[in-house]
Amino acid sequence: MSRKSGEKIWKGDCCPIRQVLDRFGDKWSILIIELLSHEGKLRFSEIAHTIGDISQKMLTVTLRSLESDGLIIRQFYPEIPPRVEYELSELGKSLVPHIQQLAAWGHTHMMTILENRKRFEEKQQKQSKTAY
Amino acid sequence: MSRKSGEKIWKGDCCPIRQVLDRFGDKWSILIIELLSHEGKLRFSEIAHTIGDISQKMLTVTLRSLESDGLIIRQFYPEIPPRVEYELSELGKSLVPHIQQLAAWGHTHMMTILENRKRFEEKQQKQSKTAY
DNA sequence: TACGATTGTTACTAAAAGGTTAGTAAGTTG
DNA sequence: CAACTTACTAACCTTTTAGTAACAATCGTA
Repeated sequence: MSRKSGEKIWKGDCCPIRQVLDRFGDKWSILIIELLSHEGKLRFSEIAHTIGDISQKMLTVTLRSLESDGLIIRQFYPEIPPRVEYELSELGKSLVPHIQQLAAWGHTHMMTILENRKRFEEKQQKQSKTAY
Repeated sequence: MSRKSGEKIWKGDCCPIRQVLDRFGDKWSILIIELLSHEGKLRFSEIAHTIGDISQKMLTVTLRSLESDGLIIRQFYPEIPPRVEYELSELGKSLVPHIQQLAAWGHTHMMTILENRKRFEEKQQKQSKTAY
């Protein structure tokens, strides 16, 4: 039953959901894209400061991988001291509205989720008291 | 400059993007939500089989946390052997269109991303040959 | 008695992600 | 000459995440 949707979609590397998760499921990529979409061009240290709790290493790694995938553009100015500016590419910009929709959903429903979570915990505790 | 957007948004736990990432940035949650949105009610073993490469443990853990947050509903039938059916709650259903948008974006652009990535690697290799 | 079926749990282990620290280039300032 | 700057890189370490394997519960069946 329900063979119509073709099953293979969910397996392995051809599943588009997995591709997106593999690329953007990390801790910082989407946050940086959203930040750049708000602020336009930003320097390395500006991003670091605005996010606050990202390590230099993770900022470097994340920016490099975003650049490698063509989602951001890196402008290097060989001055002393060096200056680097990052901004979204067109491809990166095309992702922004979808991220914002997701963020809006989170903004709307995250409170409910946290309440549900708390209620679930309480229910579990009650059950473990009465179960034996 | 550019103080207008209020900076604090990006820091700590109040950032809605971080909340969403914390909840859905894992490997399986979104995949299971999408699967349930396609197939409706599914049993534990049906989910396991359809996804293919998820371990029993991760399926249990992921389903439990989705249930705890009120995104899916778990129907337990105390038969022998036991039977459990999972389906999306209204809250879970409300997330589906946003996931599908993101998946559609991935479907459209992932090829470009992979090409960019390949081109970037080649460029890096050339540079490391000529840089000295 | 042992097995199979279904949905789990628990303990252990491997791998990935992320953080910390130190160091680099190269000119400017004190 | 030493300190300072920016944007890194490299080595190392810790934490988190995910996978494997074994076992639990329970009744019908062979």
